[in-house]
Amino acid sequence: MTPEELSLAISACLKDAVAAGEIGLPASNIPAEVRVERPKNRDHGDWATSIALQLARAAGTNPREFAAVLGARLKSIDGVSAVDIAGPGFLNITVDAGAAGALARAIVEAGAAYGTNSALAGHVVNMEFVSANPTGPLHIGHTRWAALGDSIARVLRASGAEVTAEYYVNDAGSQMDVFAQSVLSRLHGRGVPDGGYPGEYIADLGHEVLTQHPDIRELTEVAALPVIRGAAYKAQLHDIKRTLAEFGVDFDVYFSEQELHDAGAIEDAVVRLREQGHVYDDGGAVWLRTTDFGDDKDRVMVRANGEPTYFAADAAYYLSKKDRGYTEKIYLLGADHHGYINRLKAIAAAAGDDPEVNIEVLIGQLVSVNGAKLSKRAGNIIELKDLISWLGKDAVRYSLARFPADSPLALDPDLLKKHSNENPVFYVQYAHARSRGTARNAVAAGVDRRVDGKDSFEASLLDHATENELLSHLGSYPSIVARAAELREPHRIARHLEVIAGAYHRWYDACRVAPQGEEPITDLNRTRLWLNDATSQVLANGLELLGVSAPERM
RNA sequence: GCGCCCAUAGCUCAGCUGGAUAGAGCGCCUGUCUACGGAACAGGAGGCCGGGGGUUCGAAUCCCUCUGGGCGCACCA
Repeated sequence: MTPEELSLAISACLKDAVAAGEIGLPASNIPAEVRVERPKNRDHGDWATSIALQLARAAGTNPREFAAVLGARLKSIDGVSAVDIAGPGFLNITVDAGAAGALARAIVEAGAAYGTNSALAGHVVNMEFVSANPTGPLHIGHTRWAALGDSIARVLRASGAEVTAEYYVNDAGSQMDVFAQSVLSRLHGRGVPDGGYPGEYIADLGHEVLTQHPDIRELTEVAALPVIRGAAYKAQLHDIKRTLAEFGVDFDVYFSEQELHDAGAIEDAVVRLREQGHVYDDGGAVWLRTTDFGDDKDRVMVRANGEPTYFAADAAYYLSKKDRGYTEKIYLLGADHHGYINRLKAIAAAAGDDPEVNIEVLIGQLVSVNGAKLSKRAGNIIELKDLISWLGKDAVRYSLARFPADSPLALDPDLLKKHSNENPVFYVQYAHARSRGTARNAVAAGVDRRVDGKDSFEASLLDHATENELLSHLGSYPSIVARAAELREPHRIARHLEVIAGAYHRWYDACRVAPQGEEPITDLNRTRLWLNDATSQVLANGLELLGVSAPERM
């Protein structure tokens, strides 16, 4: 029995009790679902609900009385073996081993689909993240959203949403000129120009340009700059894509800002927003009245000199997402961009969208790394590709994914570097590897989940305390995934995997799967193999959502 | 000045849209191995949940305020 099934059954009992007049609760006060929780104290049963405490007042009674009436009905739920009223009115529910154990087979049969749901079916989501300027390599500042963004996309898909992961390439604007100028300067053996990009990678890009255009240094600056700009940009973007691939992050779309300009989308955006009545002219510039929608000042779209601003491109980009049919546009930004929330929402509102529904801006606090080596190549910043080769993709991704985005995070690379259980990723990965090893061992000893073409599974045999514990955490997994999707918080999954891993290790310690020595193979061995394999499956499913591998061996 | 985020064990951090005795890992101390892989398990020490008010059956969680940190407030991109 999963907590969802139990929850539904309790809801039904509540409705029946109200219908029968046992509880004087107005229909409007009946909740859509009654949540059950895992009690911290095992003496409090397998599941508990505080529904009586919440509703007693509305029902005109006291919580214990409410609990007594509802509890009497809960006892008749199939699979429930005991219902107790505790403290101020908690209902503690105990499930019989057979009902709890049945979950093990259900998980194995569901396979990779276990934990998916359809809560977000019909949602067409555009998620934009990373979007680092193509003027340098990805570095520590981009890693958090690369890991977390990719994970959120996976989690939303697991909840049934249709998700497009998108990278906005800022390939227009003055930083590209500075970039080209920096490469040119290095090509001629000069240093970093004033305000230009430092770092050895600029020289590397120069060499790259030189192999493609051997005579580049013979050209005048005016002739050379556009060539350099194009070639260096291409090489740098390629480098970024390769690093993301190494990191296990796949974007569906790389969206070029330059193409917005070339297609006249910026001018179109000004026209369209003007038609909506939100654009005005002042001081020679063209403004969007974002203050109508909660921004603290209006924003310039076209400067007095006729040049469009970056903000205008943002507006055009938003309209592009809208035109491409995305009902929800999610932006993942660093904390240094939190001032953008209001203006982005204002763009959505000005475009006729609902800023509460059609746009969502998530802010990630910055990540620092204690005592990390700086990259001379990239100009004394920490490169993502160095971080990956140094600590490993799995360790970096897991470390970033197990914390919520809204708290500042300090990574300790010396600790992550150690391949020991000081790093939680190894604890979880080891639990998976161990369960696979256990399965190999059991199968080698002749244990099979099926006998004579039929499943050999006797759920009631899974009655050990550690089995009850493990099953309940496996049963909670789908609701954790659903909640992670709803809140865009993949760390909930990582934390839950750690709980499952702990429960697995304790079970492993207490209950053997394979027979020992010359012992005969029994239903108990076979049934435990189902539970073992169910655990492997849930750990693998969860790690997949985090973009972390689930090794067969370590 | 205005705005956003944060404050929980020695350290890094969880705390499930208000619930029962506030948790995990690491670090420290003590145990468990003729081992289905010990990269494991069991136990212990260690907390006025930054301070002060409020809301209610009940607050780490919600509201107000103070303190102490991080970040942002362009006709830059």
